[in-house]
Amino acid sequence: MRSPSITDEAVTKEAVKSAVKRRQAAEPETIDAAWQRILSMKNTDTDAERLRAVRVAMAEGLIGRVPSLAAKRFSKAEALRLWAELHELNRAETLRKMVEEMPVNYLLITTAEALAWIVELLRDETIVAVDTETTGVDVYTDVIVGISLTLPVADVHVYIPVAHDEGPQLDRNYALSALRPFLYDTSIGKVLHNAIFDIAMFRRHGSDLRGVTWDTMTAMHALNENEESFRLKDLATKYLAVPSDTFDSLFGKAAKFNMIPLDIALVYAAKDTDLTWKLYQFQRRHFVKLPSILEYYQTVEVPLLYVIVDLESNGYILDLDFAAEYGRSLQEQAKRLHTELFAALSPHHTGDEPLNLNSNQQLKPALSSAIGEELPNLDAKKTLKPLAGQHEVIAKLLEYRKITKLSGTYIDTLPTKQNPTTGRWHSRFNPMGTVTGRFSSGKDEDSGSSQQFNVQNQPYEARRMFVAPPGKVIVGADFKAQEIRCVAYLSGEPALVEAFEKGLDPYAMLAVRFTGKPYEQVNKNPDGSDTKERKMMKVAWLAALYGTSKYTMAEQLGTTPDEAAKFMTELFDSLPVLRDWIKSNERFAEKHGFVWMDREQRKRRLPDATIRAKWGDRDTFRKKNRAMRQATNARVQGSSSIQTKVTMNEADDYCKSRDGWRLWGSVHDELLFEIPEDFTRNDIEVIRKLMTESYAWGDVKNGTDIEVMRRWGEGMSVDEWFNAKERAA
DNA sequence: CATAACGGGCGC
DNA sequence: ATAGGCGCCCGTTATG
Repeated sequence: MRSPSITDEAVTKEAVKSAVKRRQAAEPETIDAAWQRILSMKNTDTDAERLRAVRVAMAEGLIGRVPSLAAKRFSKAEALRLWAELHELNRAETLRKMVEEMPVNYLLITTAEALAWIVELLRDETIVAVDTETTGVDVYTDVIVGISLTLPVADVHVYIPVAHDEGPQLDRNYALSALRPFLYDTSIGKVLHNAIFDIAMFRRHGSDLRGVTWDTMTAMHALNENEESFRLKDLATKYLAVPSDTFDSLFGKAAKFNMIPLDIALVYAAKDTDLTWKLYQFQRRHFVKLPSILEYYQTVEVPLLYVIVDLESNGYILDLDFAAEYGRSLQEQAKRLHTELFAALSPHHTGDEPLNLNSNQQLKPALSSAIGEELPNLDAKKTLKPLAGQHEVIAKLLEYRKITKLSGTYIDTLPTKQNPTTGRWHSRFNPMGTVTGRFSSGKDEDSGSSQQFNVQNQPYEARRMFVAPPGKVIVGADFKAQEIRCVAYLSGEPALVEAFEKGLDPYAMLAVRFTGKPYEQVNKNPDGSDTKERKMMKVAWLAALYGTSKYTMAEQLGTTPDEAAKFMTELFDSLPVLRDWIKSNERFAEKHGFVWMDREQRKRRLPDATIRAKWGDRDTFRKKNRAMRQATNARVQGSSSIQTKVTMNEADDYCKSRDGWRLWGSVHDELLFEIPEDFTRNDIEVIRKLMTESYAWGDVKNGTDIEVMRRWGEGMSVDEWFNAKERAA
């Protein structure tokens, strides 16, 4: 029944609707026209791909429209429903074909005799591909349900189910102990795709996987950091011409491997190691031309895999009481600020819904109106901070944002990520997570609701939740001025080299070069703060390293772009060696399309560097300029990451020789150790040596600052620690 | 009700 | 010729 309050607008809408319907009835859209319309919509890549597949399948008569809908206009929604139908059809067909066409040397191992035979065959192998199938991706909670092996000499690919729901199979513990001579034999190499996961899974069941000599996933990063996808199936499809489907696309997201019938499990799992092995051979062929990268990969990146497993499995302890109390106080502050901001800004808000302070779309016009000035954006640093002194509402907004970010991303969220099995918090460290070779940290792809988190971007306030285990302390050691030392070494710039030779401040030394003033005058003010010269050099340093534009620099220095450009020109005139080095990095990238990290151990491929940009072509200019900036930055960042990784390997090795010593974390230019609280000054000296002597920048000395902590971020110097200890005694 | 893009913000 | 290099994650918004 119609409400009497119905508006004219609604009536008009109805009229338009029926008019459209009449027109459609008069001239039904052809299916080709419908496709034209749907494909020209703004579709996501996934949708576009699916739509094209549906169109082909319909043309081939594989699928068709539901008769009851045939009268209606063919919509994108209907097309995508057809895709689901097509996908199901393909899935069943793919599985049937996979089983039917399975190679004869794919073998299912379900008896003790068969396994004994495999163990016997393994003794003749020098390198074997290994993979585990599991119930999920939590390496501390999920379990192994099967093991696949590819034995290249014997030329067999086997799957050993150990915990599938159905079918005859061996017990997991029995299988693991039968395989133990192989798993523990370091003279038999193991090749895996994403070895960190499998090593951790074996450890989950009290077994090691020793002798891992290759990881096709991390090796692929070394071969091409720009690769679109590093998933085994994608790499096999692309480089081995073996079309491969992911588990999810074959079995659906909800399926677990233990639910898969053994005949299908065999063909899927054995194919995994088959592909891993083939990919390994493919990669070895390509590495022949890259001996320096190969050497680095095998001596640094491969041993590092075990270090990461140690690091991740050790995990963290969080002070939950502290987190709860802190979180409460943050929420109170947020609530108070929200009330005040809402009251101040609501009068300037137009719209039916109440103002949402988290919506910049709503906030920008409201805030602009409130301060009587049109804001270009709501960027805290660039736009809001400079106005905070004049407008209290902006100061409050900045505080509100800081607090909600802190509680939303860190203080309230982290406590929920405790692992149910270990009771600790486990981060993920991805050793090849960046294009330059640095670690990334955070959630794995394909592991939706896991407890993984990014440990590398924890702000000071959140770090305080992390506490040392009982009886231990956290010792943090950084590489002092790591990237500047790296540049001093790579460029040979005398001002920098001299600074580190004499143990002087590098920024002050740059300022001496530039201003001609004495060192003392440009280093620190009597109160310990930076002089304006030193501050300027810090900005200029980042500008040189990152290739900051004169516009951004002008903002940072509070000058005009012209003045900023002039400053940089004059600065570089006073540092000709550094200037020429940066130029040479750019010319090298332009010529070769890549740059080298230290000692040619890694490449950063920059294909855009070879673009010859035409005047007026904004897009190519942007790309070219970006590549020029990356050329120098990648060399510095990448070489520094090599130093960090080499040092991590050394540090982990050393920790194994000491009771209670463990690597606790790493944040780019910093290593953190967990050691017993009764450590000595000599122990600190050992850490200092690990940091400064594991990887040298030629003649440029390394430095380190060391801190002792009970709570992450709340550190004291080594002297303070021992002084306090002596006072207490 | 999913997915992806975006603005913004934390670390180095 | 305006976006400083490398990341990950949050809440909102667009989209069907």
